[in-house]
Amino acid sequence: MSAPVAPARALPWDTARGALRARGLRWTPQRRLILEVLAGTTGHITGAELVERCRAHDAATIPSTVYRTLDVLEDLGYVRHSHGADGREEYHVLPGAEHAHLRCLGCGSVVEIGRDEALALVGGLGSSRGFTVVLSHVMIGGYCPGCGPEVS
Amino acid sequence: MSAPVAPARALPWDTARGALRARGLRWTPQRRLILEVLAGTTGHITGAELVERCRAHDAATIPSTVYRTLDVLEDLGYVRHSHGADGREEYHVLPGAEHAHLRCLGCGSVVEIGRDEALALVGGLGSSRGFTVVLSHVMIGGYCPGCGPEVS
DNA sequence: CTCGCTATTGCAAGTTGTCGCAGGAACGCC
DNA sequence: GGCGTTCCTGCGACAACTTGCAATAGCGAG
Ligand SMILES: [Mn+2]
Ligand SMILES: [Mn+2]
Ligand SMILES: [Zn+2]
Ligand SMILES: [Zn+2]
Repeated sequence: MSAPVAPARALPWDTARGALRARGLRWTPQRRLILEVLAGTTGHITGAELVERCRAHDAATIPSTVYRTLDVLEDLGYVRHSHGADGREEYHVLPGAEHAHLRCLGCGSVVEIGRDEALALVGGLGSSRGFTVVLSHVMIGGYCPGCGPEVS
Repeated sequence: MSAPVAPARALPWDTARGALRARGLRWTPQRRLILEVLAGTTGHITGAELVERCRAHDAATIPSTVYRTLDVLEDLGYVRHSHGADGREEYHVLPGAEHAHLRCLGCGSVVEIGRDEALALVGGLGSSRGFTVVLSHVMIGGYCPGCGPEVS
């Protein structure tokens, strides 16, 4: 019944049911499906993509339920969202290394820059302005080498 | 007929018609109204707000025309857009100092940081990664002095 | 002034979310 | 196993854009 061998690293998803119940929230089939899909995802996923993937398993999936569940999961720390170049939501599936984003306004590509490199750039705002930077919410837009500076 | 006294600083809006025609684009009543409203705006305005204000002058204003005109004006350099905390569009009416944004995840306040200060932070990405930063699309999230680091 | 090319508009439908509401479903407690 | 509380879900309406298409209307040429 129980998994005999632990995976390389313990997935936090297994704790979701308990985390929900501990807050007086409920474990429902819809939430279970959403968690399952997220557990099989690495990196980023948009709300619309998640709806799509859930529909592949259960055609009756309702968008508002998915979006509300994402809100709950963000409160619990299972995902974290940001907004893409077009303003659409983009969820980071945790756990993942803390990182900032470089987004190309031309081709839409996203490059993640690690904690150290990112802090070297914007960490100074802490001393200069008393502003505590949260790396996952650092988004730097511009043009990648391939797209180059806009000819304008 | 003509304004006898030039305003404190020449508005670039007067050049819009010529800028459009120079590109083979057309000067229409709809575009003229949108330009007039923008000329009377300082700072930020969302697409929806612009539609609203245009409707105050001409109830027949169509959203898609406004959004398409904003795209054209952005190409011409009259406005520049970014995305607010909720991902919605936010247009910066130019001329205005080029700047990046610092957004507090606690209270939602937004502080603009000037071109020089911003470039000192992220401009180095040009040489280190060949990435041409566009300041209006630089969003740095974190906590302002008033909100402090999250207790978490 | 008239004509023709084609940019632009208005409209309708689609996308991505958000919100209020009423019925249904978890869950703790007998 | 039954009950009641309260959370959730499904649904419909709405907000903010976006896109395709056919008809209209700028604008330069003649
Ligand atoms: Mn990322
Ligand atoms: Mn600004
Ligand atoms: Zn690119
Ligand atoms: Zn704050």
